[in-house]
Amino acid sequence: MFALYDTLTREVRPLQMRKPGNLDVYLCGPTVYGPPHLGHGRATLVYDILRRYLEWRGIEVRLVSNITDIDDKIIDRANRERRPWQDITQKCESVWFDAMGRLGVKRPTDVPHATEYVDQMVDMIDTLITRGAAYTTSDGVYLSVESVPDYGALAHQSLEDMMAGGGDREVLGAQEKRHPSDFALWKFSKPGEPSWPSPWGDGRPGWHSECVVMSLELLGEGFDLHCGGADLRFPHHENERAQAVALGKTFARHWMHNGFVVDIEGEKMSKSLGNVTNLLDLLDQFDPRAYRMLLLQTHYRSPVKVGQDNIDSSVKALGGLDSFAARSHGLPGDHGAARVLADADTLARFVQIMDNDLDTPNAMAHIFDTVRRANTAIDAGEAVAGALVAAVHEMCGALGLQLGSRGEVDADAQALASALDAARAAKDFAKADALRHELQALGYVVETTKAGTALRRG
RNA sequence: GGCGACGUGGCCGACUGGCUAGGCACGGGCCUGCAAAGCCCUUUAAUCGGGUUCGAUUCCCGACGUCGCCUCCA
Repeated sequence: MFALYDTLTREVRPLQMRKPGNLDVYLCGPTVYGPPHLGHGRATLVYDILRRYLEWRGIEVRLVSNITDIDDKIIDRANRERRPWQDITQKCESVWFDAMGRLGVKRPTDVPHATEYVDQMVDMIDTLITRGAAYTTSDGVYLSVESVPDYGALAHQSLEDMMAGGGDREVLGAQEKRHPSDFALWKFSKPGEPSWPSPWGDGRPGWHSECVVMSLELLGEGFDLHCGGADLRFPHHENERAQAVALGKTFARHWMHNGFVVDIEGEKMSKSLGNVTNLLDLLDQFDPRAYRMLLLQTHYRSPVKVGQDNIDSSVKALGGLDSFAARSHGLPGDHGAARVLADADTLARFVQIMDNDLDTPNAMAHIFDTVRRANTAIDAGEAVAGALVAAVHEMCGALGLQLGSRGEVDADAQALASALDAARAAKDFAKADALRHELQALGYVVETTKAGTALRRG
């Protein structure tokens, strides 16, 4: 039984599915107004790992992840750069999915856009007003947090506690708000701003409403899991929940949040601190699989330090697995070879580890152990080797870790490798060394074995 | 001020009330024409002070330190 920490109850508990065998998940996607950063990368990778693992377990996962394509920041940037806001959102979205592709993150099953759901948001806000949970002011429509009995359930703080000591903080929004924590559901537009009609006046959606509407619309009430970065816990997720509760609807039944990405000093990577690292830069500089590897070796709820040293060591660890894939190539158990059943005990242990709150660090330790056992078995020519090799491929696949050389070995390099084998067979070691250096200069890691030269990208 | 997390070996980073996490780096060996890869071996741990316990890095309390959230950040 797969168990997962639930932010709401603060305990690791079984992840229950409305329809056993089918998991309905909502993941808060990006607001498309800039390039993706490391934090986005972590969140998408964590949930991609969750998804792939559960699918590997035979569960059908429906993953809905939105694109928020209308927001103040988008409008600000459009004004600043004097171009249509749709131009920004379209470009950013394409950059986003391109980056996700390079990370090996599967596209969500559904990608709803906020702008496609404005009518439904208007309907929802209307209902909230009718139920007495929302009210209009001169600049928009606000949700009354006091009308939500358990407001603060996710933050694990009462409204009073949240207000305590926060007096020096600037209260955003109109003075007309009934409570400082009330938040805008609808914002009246100024001339020239994008706007949609509503019974209260032309405007645009405020905060957090799109996720409520889209998750309930696509997944229905009481859907299984809602996830996102730890920074979304409050206020974003709290306020989503508040709207659903005020509507009288059952919202997500399990909440999952991944930890922050921190810089070398251990400080949270944040836009306001200006210490964000562009995800695209990381992807350009390193093997894109390295970030996945680094995250697999860290528990999803722990903060992760992303720096040169860290990534380097992940690249090296990946190199070890690639070598394993290279040397086990063609052996029973390898993808190309005749199908051999993966070692059942090894997989059972893997499942046991992963089912305990997505314990990927221990799963990786288990994979490395299996690699060692497989290597030993290969060296000894033992029959179990095939089953162990198959197990490694199975487990890595379940985590979305693609093994093998990055990039194709081109024909020229392959020819050099053959020449190298020939030189070694002829005991012309001077020529062999020269060929090896040539290949290394081309960026290959060259492994000469009795079975022939294996090349992989370094 | 409120709520919460964390402090592990050279670095990163887990689990765990007693039994080697793992990765990376370092050293020694085997293998190799030499390397690489692989295998074997060796070596460094739990911020501090109390308590519970036969036994605590692990549970409890306190101190110190770091970090996060307390309205638009993944």
